[in-house]
Amino acid sequence: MTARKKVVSIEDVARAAGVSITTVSRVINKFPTVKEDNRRKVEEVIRRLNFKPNLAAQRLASGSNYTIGLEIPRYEGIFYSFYAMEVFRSVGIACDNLRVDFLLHLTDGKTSVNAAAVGGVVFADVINNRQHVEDFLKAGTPVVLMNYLAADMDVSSVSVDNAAGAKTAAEHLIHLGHNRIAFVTGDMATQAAQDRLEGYKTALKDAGLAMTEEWVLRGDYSRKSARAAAEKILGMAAARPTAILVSSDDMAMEMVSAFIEGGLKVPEDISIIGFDDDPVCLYGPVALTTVRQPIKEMAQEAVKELYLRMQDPDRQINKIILSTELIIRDSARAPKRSP
Amino acid sequence: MTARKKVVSIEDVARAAGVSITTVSRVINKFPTVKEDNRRKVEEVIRRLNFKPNLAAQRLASGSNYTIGLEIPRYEGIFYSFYAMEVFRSVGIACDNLRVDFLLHLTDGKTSVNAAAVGGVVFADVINNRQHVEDFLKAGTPVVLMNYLAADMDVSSVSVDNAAGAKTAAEHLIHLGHNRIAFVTGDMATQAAQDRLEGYKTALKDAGLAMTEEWVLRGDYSRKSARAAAEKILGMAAARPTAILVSSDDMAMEMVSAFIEGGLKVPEDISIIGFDDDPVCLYGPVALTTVRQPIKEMAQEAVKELYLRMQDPDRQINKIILSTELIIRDSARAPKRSP
DNA sequence: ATGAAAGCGCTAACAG
DNA sequence: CTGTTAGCGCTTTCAT
Repeated sequence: MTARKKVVSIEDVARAAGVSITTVSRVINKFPTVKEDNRRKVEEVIRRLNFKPNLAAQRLASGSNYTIGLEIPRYEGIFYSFYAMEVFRSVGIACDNLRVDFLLHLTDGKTSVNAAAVGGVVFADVINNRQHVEDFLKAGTPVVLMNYLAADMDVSSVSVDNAAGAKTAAEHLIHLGHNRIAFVTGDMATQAAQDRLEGYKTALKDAGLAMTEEWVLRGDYSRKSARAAAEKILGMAAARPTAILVSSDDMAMEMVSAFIEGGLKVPEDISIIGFDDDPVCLYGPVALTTVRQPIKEMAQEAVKELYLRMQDPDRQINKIILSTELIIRDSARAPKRSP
Repeated sequence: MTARKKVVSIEDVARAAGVSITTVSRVINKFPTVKEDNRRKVEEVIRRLNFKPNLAAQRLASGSNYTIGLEIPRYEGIFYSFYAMEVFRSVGIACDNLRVDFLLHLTDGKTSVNAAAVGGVVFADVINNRQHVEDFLKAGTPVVLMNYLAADMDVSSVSVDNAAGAKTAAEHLIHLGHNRIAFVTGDMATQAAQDRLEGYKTALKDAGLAMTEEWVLRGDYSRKSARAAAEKILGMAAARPTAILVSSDDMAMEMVSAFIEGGLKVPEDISIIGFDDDPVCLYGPVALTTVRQPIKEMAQEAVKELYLRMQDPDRQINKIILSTELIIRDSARAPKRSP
């Protein structure tokens, strides 16, 4: 509630500079058609009077709003993560660079971005808020999905090929000589978790390896679930897997700790590959081999696409899919010769 | 850039409801002076036409803006942390509850919240952006500081008594019988890190314990710095500390891992206390004793205070200081009898 | 309890 | 290249 103070207006500037408000408006908006002389004069006055255009008035008059909304689920599982942090940071920086405002909305699936306050919205992951996407779409608000591919919706998106990423990682393990490979899922409410599982399955099938349901352990991205998975594996005395593909680095690190505490060596006794390329990978007992997903690029692309769409709502729909990258470090190697 | 579409306006509603736009405005703003009959009629039309008041117009006409800006430094050290996550989440939820918009600005010290876009701003930590605080203050924009106490500025703030928190934790170690207590700092650019160090020093002095500079290890909240600190301590063969107070849980957990890998047992050989009450505490090899700081409460208070200040800019300045709480778990216990 | 009318500060034709 | 003028959609006196 900016109190009604005597704020300097465009009119004050015009008067002080000896030009019309239109000319002032032109220099504010960097129109090329202003005499260099006038421009300088106006800019000087603006600086001297510390004039700030009234945003509400600009938006009302122009009918435009360069505020970008980011709606992201706030469920604990996906929220307290390197991934979410990186999304905020990247979207924040992208907005900063484009000089647009960044309205953040953490949703529990019930409340949505304030439609009246934004010119467009990025949805990072779609979980229980698919309806919101449709609402915005129907209302004609520019929308871009991030880290979520909606094959059935007519909407631009920037996502990552999680299935391919997991497949590549699993293949890496297979090439190393593993044939007993377990998998720990993320929160299956997320599309990424589903796709990663699928990539794992594909790789095994392609290699002609048997897929044991027992070796697909349900995680939810939490360290707690990772520890539970590790304990389950430690309990498989008989034909224990020799390698594990884990759906996040955070979980992978927790499992590494649990294994070491349980008397196993990583990677000597068991290989582990994570997902995310969280910096945390680098500082544990072993540097973690992981699948990097380009969050920063994804955010940049999403914001850019949205920005363009705000300028041209009839722009063609783009479904961009970025690739992951396998980062090979020390936590996965060839299995010990079978006994 | 919401395209100029034929959006339903207050006029459309008025016409359809057979009243004046003033009456419509009154029901939008919940004025009590509207005949029940009219109110119902208008509300029905609003619903039917799916009318959304134009925010820019409302703000321009009323001169008010209920958007809250959050400016937070984006340096990696403090950014990728449970703390920052919790700040976002808590501020986000607080805004959601108050039904105000939440504009996030991650600053590198150069760019600042868009003053024209917000009605007030919360500064979470002040590092290189103190000038921004002063600018907003000077401009008459309501401001509240969070997790930062500026004794010399005339501004409301909500902070945590970090010195007392660290002191209590150190005293806990002393009472357990430790007299060789080390300390790992956070990023000393933050006020919290400075205060925690001070609390540690005070506790030692009060207990008449010698303070060795060698036992104050510089960390920066990163796992990397924690590992370095742990290695330093592992190297102190002679009179190694028997307990360590660490300025964040994340660092503490990393040190626990490093110690275990180095052949020490926690807490048998060495006691550790962290800071934050990050959920990560619970799932490592030992549940971490820690100092909890009430981030959620801090955020709620900050947003509430700001909200009140936006309604009454001349409101009295409040400097709220919340307390920490020592959460005793398993990582700190009495030292083994001296050899 | 309700409506008419005057702006809020700025942008965008349009005319010059 | 510049100024005039008409709104943008809503809130807010001021009458009634």
